[in-house]
Amino acid sequence: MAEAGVVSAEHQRSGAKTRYYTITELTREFDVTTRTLRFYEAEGMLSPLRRGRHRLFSQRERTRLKLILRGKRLGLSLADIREIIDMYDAEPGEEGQLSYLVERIAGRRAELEQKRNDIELTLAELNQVEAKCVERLVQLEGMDE
Amino acid sequence: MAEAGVVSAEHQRSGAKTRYYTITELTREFDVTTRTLRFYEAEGMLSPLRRGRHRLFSQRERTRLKLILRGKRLGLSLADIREIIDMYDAEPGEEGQLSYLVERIAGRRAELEQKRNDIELTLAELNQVEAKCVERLVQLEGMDE
DNA sequence: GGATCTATTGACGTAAACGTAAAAGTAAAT
DNA sequence: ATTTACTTTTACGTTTACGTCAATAGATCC
Repeated sequence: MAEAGVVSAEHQRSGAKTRYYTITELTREFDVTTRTLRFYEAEGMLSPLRRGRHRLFSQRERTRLKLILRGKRLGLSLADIREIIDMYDAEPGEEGQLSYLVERIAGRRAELEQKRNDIELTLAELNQVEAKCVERLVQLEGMDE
Repeated sequence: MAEAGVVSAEHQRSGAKTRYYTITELTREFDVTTRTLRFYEAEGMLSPLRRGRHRLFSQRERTRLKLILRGKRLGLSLADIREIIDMYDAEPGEEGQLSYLVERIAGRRAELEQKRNDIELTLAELNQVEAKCVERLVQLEGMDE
């Protein structure tokens, strides 16, 4: 098997070597398929380098992948996720851009807080159901003594 | 327009009238389409009564709809939502059933806690981005004085 | 007693997010 | 130099969760 990619990178600030990941390394680490990673690339959410035809994923790409998967766990669409990630590396533009960004952040925050609230409710309900189950189980246990 | 359905229900414990909802009433209240409600019914997630060919949604169905929509907001699939709702009105069965239910609850709980955690992380990041924006905005404001 | 709502049952269409299979390139190991 | 193990591109297929007609049927209003 191809060794984990460690590539020298003189162009980088520190003399440290930059770690690169092959596609299968990432699929193993994050339990996704190659198809998924290529799909994300086709959608412009990842932009791995190429060594010949092969893909090389940098730390940055790996981080972006993490963010994508976190978004997926939250049930966000790729479009939503893209918007959020884009916020992270938005350049400090002019005033209009900035206040528009602040607005969008407020929207996303509201959305997330709603989700958090929904989660609390559901957790509370599940706790109730479980309490009843345990109660009933204790009851049953008392019976066959 | 047909009036909001209030139907006498002698079979119910109290002498109180049971409120029924038409399909369009629900679509308006919850901002979904009739197609969606019929789809949920076809999937067995809702079971409205019939008056002739028309559907009548009871409080119970309305509550189930609420639960479904809450699940959707959390990004759960209908299959997942069904499982959770089914937990709510699971009958206190035998021991095997009960402990299996407790297990599944634990699983769902873990899932939800993961989501909650993901939300906290994302909120924290958004706050950071916003802070930078505001900082930059204040800076810009100071410039045109 | 038409016209107008409102609702119902098909039935085909669609967008998102990949799955899956085929054919071919490439690199490391024997 | 050939297996062997990966990888790549291409392209059609699939599932979920509805959207979007179209045709029909009661109900209601004038």
